Amino acid sequence: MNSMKTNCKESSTGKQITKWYRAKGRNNLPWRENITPYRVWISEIMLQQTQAKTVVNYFKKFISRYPTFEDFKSASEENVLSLWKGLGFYRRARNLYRAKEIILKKFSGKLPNSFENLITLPGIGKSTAGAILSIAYKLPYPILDANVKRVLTRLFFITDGNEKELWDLSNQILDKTNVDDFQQGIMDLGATVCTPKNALCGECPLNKKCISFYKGELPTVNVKKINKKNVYLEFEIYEKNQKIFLVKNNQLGFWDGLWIMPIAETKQLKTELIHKLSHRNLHISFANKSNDELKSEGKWFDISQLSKLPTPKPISDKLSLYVQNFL
DNA sequence: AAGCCGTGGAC
DNA sequence: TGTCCAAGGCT
Repeated sequence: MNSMKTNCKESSTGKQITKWYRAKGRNNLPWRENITPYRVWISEIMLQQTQAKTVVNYFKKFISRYPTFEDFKSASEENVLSLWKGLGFYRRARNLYRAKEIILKKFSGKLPNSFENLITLPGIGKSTAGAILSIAYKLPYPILDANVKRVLTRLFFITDGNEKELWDLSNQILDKTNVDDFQQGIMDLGATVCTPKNALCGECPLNKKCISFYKGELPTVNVKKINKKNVYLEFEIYEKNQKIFLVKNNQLGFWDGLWIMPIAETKQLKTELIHKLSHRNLHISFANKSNDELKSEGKWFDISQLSKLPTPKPISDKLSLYVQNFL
């Protein structure tokens, strides 16, 4: 067993992954064309905790609006949030805007190519910095995303979820001469072969080295149990002359910066629909109000503006119903 | 340092 | 149907 563990740390493992990637990796992902630091940055932020398939259309839309960093320079936070609409984890969008401003002020308008500078930017942590350095600048820095974590956990049969050990291993097996393809390869391996359920070990290029495959036992990767709280929200609908009144949210602790309808202070527990967030179940209801009751600070939006306005999913759904009724 | 942040794919 | 969980970072 020890010889096996030593065996898979050899640099040949990294090269096997690179080779596999070039033959069988996902070759239809838009951020893998015309690779530039800017495009890698945008895609890596979008891909945080978000499946590649979900990101594809958002990335295309973003890039078609802002093809290069030069085009992105003048974007407002509201512009970025609009392009993020429906993608979730909206702090990423606001951090992207903040990071852009810092790049303009402190880094001469160029995305840094050093680890130390990259991780000073909001939204870029150790793993995202590693991805940018590896894929955009071809510098050998480790990544530890969910895919890499799962592959390494199984390859080396790490049962205690030791993060430092996983980072060390990620660093050790790097194919330094082909870091860009290697990193995309190990992530593809985790996403398409070494999957959470029904792993395709028979197709894995590393199965002869994999301790878990040898043992016939795949260790489970950190399953966090979350206690979801129920939150009751009643949204007030104010409408006049084909306009809807909305407020910019900063009171909920989630959906920060998105436009929502004013929230009623009622304590009645009504549930028209349940919208599930990662940590809460929202019980949502709506109430039609008369405009003389309006006290919130906000803005009237014409129905023609609503589809592009950054609003959270359940609000977007409700608003689109309203727009349909006017047509 | 554990809890928080959104939405949807996959099964 | 419900459940798991995703190219994580921030506080």
